[in-house]
Amino acid sequence: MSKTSCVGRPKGFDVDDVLEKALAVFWAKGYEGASLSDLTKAMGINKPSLYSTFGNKEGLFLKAVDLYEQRPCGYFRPALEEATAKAVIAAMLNGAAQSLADHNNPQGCMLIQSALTGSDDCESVKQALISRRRDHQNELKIRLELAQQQGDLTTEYSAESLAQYLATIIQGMTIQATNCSSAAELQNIADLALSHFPGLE
Amino acid sequence: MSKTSCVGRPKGFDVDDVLEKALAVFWAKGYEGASLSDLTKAMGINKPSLYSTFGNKEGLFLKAVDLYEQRPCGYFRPALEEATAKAVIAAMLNGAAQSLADHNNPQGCMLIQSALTGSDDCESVKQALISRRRDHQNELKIRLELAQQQGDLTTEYSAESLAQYLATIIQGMTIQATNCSSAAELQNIADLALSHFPGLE
DNA sequence: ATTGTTATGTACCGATCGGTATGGTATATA
DNA sequence: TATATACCATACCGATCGGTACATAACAAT
Repeated sequence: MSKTSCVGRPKGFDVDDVLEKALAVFWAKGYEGASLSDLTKAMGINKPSLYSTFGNKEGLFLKAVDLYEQRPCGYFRPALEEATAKAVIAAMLNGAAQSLADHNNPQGCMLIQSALTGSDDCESVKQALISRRRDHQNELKIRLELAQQQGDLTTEYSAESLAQYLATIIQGMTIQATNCSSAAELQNIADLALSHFPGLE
Repeated sequence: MSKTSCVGRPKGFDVDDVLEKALAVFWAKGYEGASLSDLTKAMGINKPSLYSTFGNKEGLFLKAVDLYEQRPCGYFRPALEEATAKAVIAAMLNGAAQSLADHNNPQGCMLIQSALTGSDDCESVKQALISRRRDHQNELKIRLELAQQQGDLTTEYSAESLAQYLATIIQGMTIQATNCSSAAELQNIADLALSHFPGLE
């Protein structure tokens, strides 16, 4: 509810509120699987309100992705702040296990499952999500490079390789989460990955 | 081209041929992303021919999945036949890396990406794919149990855990493949996973 | 109270969705 | 050659897709 608009009829809804509802729909059904009537129903607003506020379906989706990266997927950036490579990797794996097992959320990871494939129309959305995934992997790489400089990660493998390897495991965990894997199973995967992660000590 | 039908006008196309074309479309665009006009155009047949031969879109998709499991994803079952746990796991990881890097095929794994999410209409397809994934993981578990009995895999971890762990890594690799990862990168992930796999020696 | 501005609800747009009815065509049997 | 059978092409079905025109309602400024 931005306070700047002071003329005309005020909005009958809270922008952040309805965006969160939209996020839940996109997360569960994907970009193309979520229809405008799914979205407007969940958001409690009508199409003209949606379009005037968010531009179009793709604009709404991208704003929902922004919100996603702040909220449920929120273990990522704090994990980067951990003191050592091992702590970073542990925080990533445990954070993913816990976040993916949280049944208050839809199953799986929105950045992965909402547009892995689709019609030609959603090519730009697909690419946007690929970019986000690669950006995350790159942030992780930079953190692991720092760890190598600081000496708490061996230089036997490149930071790039290890970042990609960890990203692979976490992405695999998100698929497992869509396969109805239990919280214990996800945590077990995280434990196995951490205890056998290359380059730690 | 079944030889049993001997009366009436013969089909103007080869069933296996057009099924392969349909597979390529579903693989690249997903179940819902592939429209009937995409499919009929690629298959070179018209809708009534498609429906009389395959029932409906879902029937066509499921037959395409059957074909997929025989063809490009074909490293899976041979890998199970390898002599030792290490050889099985190596064949899985290397097979996945090579198969996913093959640019003659669409990117990624059809079993994963063609219906991770979607509208309510595709719930049964989603479940069918989840079942296939879990079946594969279960076959792998059974093979690793055998390896434990034969003594070439430690019993420190359950076969179930290790099967799930390997499945997770391979599934993660399929996501990496959709992120435009190179063949070398995929092979590097496979190498890292194999050299640090739990329970081998 | 009037005016200007913005939001809302409804009804609608062309396009496309998955799926089918129909009529003509090609083949095998008789 | 006559007939039955199955395939093919076209045109169509109702439903839904993403997106919008338009009239009305609710507010701020004057």
